[in-house]
Amino acid sequence: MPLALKHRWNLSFEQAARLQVRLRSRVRLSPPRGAIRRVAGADVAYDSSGDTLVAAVLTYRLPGMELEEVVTARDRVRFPYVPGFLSFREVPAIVRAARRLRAKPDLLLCDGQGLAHPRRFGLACHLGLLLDVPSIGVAKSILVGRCREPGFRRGNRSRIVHQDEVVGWAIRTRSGVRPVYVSPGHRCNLPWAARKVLSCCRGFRLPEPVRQAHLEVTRLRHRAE
DNA sequence: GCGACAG
DNA sequence: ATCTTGTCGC
Repeated sequence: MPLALKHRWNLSFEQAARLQVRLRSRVRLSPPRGAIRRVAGADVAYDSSGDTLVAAVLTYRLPGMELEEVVTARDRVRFPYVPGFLSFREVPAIVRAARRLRAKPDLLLCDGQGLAHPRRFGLACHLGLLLDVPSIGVAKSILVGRCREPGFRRGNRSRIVHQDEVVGWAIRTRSGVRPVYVSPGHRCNLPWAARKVLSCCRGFRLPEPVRQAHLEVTRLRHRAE
């Protein structure tokens, strides 16, 4: 899969923040019209020394959720972890892996925030924009904003509000389990994103593509230490 | 200045 | 994220 947009990565925090603001204007919020037949999940892991990261992107066919492709890539860590700048640390490796996909996915589920970000440009937005693929941020905790505890049952949700804006939803993807924090990445809106995340869950808290991507990078990390 | 803070 | 064992609950 070719990337639709490219830019340099060795930036100062100030330059990175300015880039986020500039790229934010390119994010689109209209959801895809047709059915989603191929959904991807991406995740990253670090080796114990912390200077290498491994990324994996897995694609599945819908509606049956059959595994189609598994691509991976290794890369050197080039950016520190600073809240609000996670994509500058993880996206390069994920892009390296994604470029090896033979077939472009119709949707990409990312481990992190989308619009629920201080400058409305989380990892999911960044990745969706560079690859020009509809994307959704599925985070395990909140970066910015506040929300009430959603109801106990699967499907229950509550708004994540930041600076008087609804930037995402806390969604119970499985009854009685901690919610996930969903926000649009690129080329989709919140209701559509929430529906897709719920439909991609297979009995676990995290949607299957991201859950399996996480297992994959964890295996890769152990296999090389 | 004091906390909060995706992975 | 990573460092780490057992343990409570369905």
